[in-house]
Amino acid sequence: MLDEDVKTQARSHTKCASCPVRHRAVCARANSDELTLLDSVKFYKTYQAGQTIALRGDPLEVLSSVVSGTATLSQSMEDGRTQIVGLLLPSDFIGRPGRDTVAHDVTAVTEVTLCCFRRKPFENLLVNMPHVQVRLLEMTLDDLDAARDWMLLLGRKTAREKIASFLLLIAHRSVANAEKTLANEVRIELPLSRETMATYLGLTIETVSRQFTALRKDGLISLDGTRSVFVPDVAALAAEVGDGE
Amino acid sequence: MLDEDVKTQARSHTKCASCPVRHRAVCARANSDELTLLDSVKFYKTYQAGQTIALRGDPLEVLSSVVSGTATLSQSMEDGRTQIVGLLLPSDFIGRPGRDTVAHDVTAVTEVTLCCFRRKPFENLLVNMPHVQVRLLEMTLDDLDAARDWMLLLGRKTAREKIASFLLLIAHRSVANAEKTLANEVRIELPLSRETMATYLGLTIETVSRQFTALRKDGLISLDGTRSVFVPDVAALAAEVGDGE
DNA sequence: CGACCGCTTTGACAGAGGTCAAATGAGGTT
DNA sequence: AACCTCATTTGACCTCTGTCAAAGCGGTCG
Repeated sequence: MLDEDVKTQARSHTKCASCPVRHRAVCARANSDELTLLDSVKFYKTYQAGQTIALRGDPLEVLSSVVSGTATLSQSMEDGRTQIVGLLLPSDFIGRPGRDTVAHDVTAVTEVTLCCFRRKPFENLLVNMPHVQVRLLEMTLDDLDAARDWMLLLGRKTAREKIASFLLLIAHRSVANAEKTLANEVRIELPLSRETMATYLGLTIETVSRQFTALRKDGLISLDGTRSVFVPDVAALAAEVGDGE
Repeated sequence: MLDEDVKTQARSHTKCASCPVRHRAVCARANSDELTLLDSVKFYKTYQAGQTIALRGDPLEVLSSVVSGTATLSQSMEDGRTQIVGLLLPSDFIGRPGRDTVAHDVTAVTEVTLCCFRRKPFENLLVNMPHVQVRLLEMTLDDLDAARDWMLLLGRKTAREKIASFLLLIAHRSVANAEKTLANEVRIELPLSRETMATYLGLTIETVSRQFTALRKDGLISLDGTRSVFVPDVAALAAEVGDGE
C-alpha cells in the first residue's frame, strides 16, 4: 500500500485540532490523550487524480483516513469488468487492523489527501484507545450497511433508479458536515466522471449518459456543465429511487 | 427481534463445550472465563422454515449466533422487489452491538437454531471479553468483504457466472468445518429453493432454472432431485465464474 | 390409487440495457 | 481564434434476462 514514488506525493503534518474531519473520522470521539497518541504517529500523504493508492493483495502496511478528495474501492474480474464496491469520501477509513493484505483496489479519483498510520504501531496503540476502537467498529458496521444497501441497488434497481439513488447519496454525503436534512432544492457537484459512476452503479457509460438526459428532459435535474447538477425538487427525485428512503 | 410466539419456538441450554460452532462463532477465541460469562446469559431459540426472525426497524433486543440451519438477511423495496444481502449459515452472527434497530429483515429458510444474548447485558459483558470483541470486529470485516464480493457478482456477472459462483460458495462454506480445500468432485446440498437463490443472485426464478438446465446440459453439474447437485469437475465449474477465484 | 398443491421447468415473447460507432461539446494550448 | 484531445452524448442495433403463461414433477393426503 502507499507506494514510495515521491514525485507524486507530499507529506506534511497538520494538528488534529484543525483537521476538517476531526469529528467524523475514526478519531471522532477520541479524548485528548488518545488524540495525542494519534497525532504523534500520523503523517499526511497526497495522491494525484487517477493514481493507484493500493492494489488487492499488496501487503497492508498503512491504514488511513481520507482528509480531502475522493477515492474508490474496486474489484475486478480477469477480463477487465470492474465494480466499484465503495466510495471513499472525507472521513472514511481505509484498511483493516488485523489484516495483512489489501482486500480491494484503492484509486484516487480526485486529488486525495490521507491521514496515515503505520499498521503495526496503530494496532498496538489501539488497545489504549478504547474510543477509537469503538468508533472503528461503528464505522465498519456503517460500511457494511452501506454495502448491503448498494447490493439492493445493484441487484434490483433500474438504471433510472440507480442514477436517482446516486445523486441523492452524493447530495446527502456532501452536506453531512453542515445540516443533516436536505433543502428542497440542491446543487450537487459530482466527484465522479460518467465512466466512474457507471462502474459504481453496475451500468455502462452510455446508459448513465442516457439516464442523465432522460432526467433532464423530465425536469428532475438540470446540468451546468457535466459535473454540476441542480435538483429543483429533491422530493420528486427521491420518488424515483423506488424504496422508502 | 425474536418474537414471542411460543408455539413455534423452543428454548434450551446446551453447554458451549459441545456446541457445533464453538470454534467458528463469535466465541471462537474466548477463553474459559469469557466462555463462562457467555454461557451464563445465553439461551437457545428455534425458528421454523419460513418464519420471520426479525424485521427492519424493529427494536434490536437480541443478538445471536446461528447454531444450525440457514437464514437470510434481506432488503426490500416498496413495490416488493427484494434482494438477499446476506446468507446466515452456522457460526454467523446476527445483530450489532451498539445499534438499537434491526437493519435488515431476517428470515429462516430452514429450521434455524440460534444461540441468543440479550443485547444490553451482552454489550456490558463485552468490555470484559476482549477476545470476543476482537473476534466480532474480525467477523464484521469478513462480512464486509463478502458483501463487497457480492457487489461484483450483482453488478457485473452474467446469470451463468452467478450460478457457478453461488454453487462454489455453498460448496466452500459447507466443507468449511472439515477440510479447507475442495476435492476435485463434490456433492452440494442446496439450502435454498430456486426462488430464494434468485433473490440472492439478483435474478428471476426462471433464469435460475434455465441456467441450472444449461449447466447440466454442458456436463458441469448433475442433479439428484432439485436440491442435490453433483459437480464432477470443480475446476471446470470454477472456470465459469469469471474472476481469479 | 388418484386428486391436489407447490415448486420447478420450459416456451414464446418483449424490453431494458449493452455494444459498436459516430457526432458533439468542453477545456486546454499554442 | 483555431486546434487538439478527451469526455460525453446520441444513434442504431442486438442480446440477455425478465415477463407471462403453460406444462411437468414430486410429495401428501384423503
